[in-house]
Amino acid sequence: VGASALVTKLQAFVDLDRHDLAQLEQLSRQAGTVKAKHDLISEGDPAEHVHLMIDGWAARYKLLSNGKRQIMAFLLPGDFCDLHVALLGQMDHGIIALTECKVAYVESSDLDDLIFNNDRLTRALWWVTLQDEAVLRRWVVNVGRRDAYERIAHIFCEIHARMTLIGRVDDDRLTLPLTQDELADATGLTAVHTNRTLQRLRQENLIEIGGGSLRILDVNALREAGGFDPKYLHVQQCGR
Amino acid sequence: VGASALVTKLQAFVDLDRHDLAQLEQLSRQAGTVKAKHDLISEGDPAEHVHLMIDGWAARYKLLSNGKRQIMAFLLPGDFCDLHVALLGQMDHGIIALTECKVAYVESSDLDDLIFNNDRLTRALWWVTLQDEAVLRRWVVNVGRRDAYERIAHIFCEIHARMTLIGRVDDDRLTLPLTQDELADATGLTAVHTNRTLQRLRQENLIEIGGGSLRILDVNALREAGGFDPKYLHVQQCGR
DNA sequence: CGACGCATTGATTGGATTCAACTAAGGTGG
DNA sequence: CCACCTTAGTTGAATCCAATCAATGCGTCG
Repeated sequence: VGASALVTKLQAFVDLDRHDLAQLEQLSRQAGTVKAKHDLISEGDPAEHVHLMIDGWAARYKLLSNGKRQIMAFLLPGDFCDLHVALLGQMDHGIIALTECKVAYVESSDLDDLIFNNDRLTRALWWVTLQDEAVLRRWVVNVGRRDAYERIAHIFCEIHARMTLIGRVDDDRLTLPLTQDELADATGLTAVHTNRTLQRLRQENLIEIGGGSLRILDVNALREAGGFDPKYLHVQQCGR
Repeated sequence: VGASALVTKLQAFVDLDRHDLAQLEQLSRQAGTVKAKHDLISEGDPAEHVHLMIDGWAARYKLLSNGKRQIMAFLLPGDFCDLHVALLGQMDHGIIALTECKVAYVESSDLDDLIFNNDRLTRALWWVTLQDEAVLRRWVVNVGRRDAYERIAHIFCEIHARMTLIGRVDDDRLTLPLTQDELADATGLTAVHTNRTLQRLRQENLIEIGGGSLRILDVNALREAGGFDPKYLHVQQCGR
């Protein structure tokens, strides 16, 4: 059950048989826990094994010399933190646990097994990589050309879509363990401005947020507000 | 000679033998030309073959409903436009030729051959993918947490580093066929503000720019100004 | 209880946008 | 060959979105 979020996600793309499932389960043999607000991987860390999120939220971030921080991705259950880092010498950015996280430490050799011997899973992992890249591109658009209101709306839509993909949304309600500070660092805003923008979204009855959870009251309206187009996640059109 | 920029780039990472070179040369068998300001690939285009830049500049971009445009990457000779798009149904963004471009149309089967039969080249292509992703992450940081002055300085450093990698920099001087509009769309600024920022960089004797070329007068000072750290391109530490 | 993290609010400042005009360079056609 | 038009770059002035500075509320945990 360690890799269940990953399995759920992959099944949106391909049908997995018993053997695939067993092989995926193998990956999370070795797992550990990282406390909230602690680095899961730090900048400069050597690439030892690949990290797979089992449970909890983490963030890919970069610290600037002027003290500012930019979050470049939120990592949810089923996400790989550093899928291909095996090729590289060291991390050029850090990953911090936003909540307590359960993480699997995947041996590179296990991944190699999977990539060389299982075409279906290889394709599925490629798809995951593509999706991560597509999300990253959207983030550039988000911080580059959208105002605060659109940015927050868009990021909520993305989280909603991704959480849906791993089966963690119920009635448009989901766990959202982000502080306004963290949300600000992901959207390129200040915490103060993020706060005011959240208030506006609440006021307009688009969302309910607080106490570690988010409820989207009007998905279509929120997507409209954020200029969100779900097709970049490539869920629909990928045949089974 | 079609794939020469790609070859130069890959050789920063691995040593290629005669056979590798021949195989790379194969890729650019079929090539064509795209006029400046024309779409090389449009949003929504089906994935037919993979596009490899041979010569010229292009940009990966996204148009928003409000008419704004965000450029998410500059594509230089040796860059793949859509390396893995074969898996996906259609493009979720467009690619426009900024100058007249020479482009190779690579058959997916040729790529498969290469990936399944040549470990060294496979690793090298992975490395290219990783580098593209690392650049993308820096762009998020750039537009998210840097001011106009830092953004422009940083992007010039990146271009300088990448052009160096394909052997197109001479005495810190390089061809830069970007309009201020395009630069603005890449940095998330307006053309007007980009213009004023360029003037400041000139005034401070960091760069000479104009007439389609850029000269960096003080590389270290420009890197300092942009908070640029070349290590994310993973050139140095990747053993041969 | 006091300290700390997080959310909220007000007042002020400033970086960047917007709108608009104008120059310079290049290409085209009559 | 010059009048015309387009494209790119530059400049000024007014405006605005978001940042900054600052203070307060509020709950939790040691």
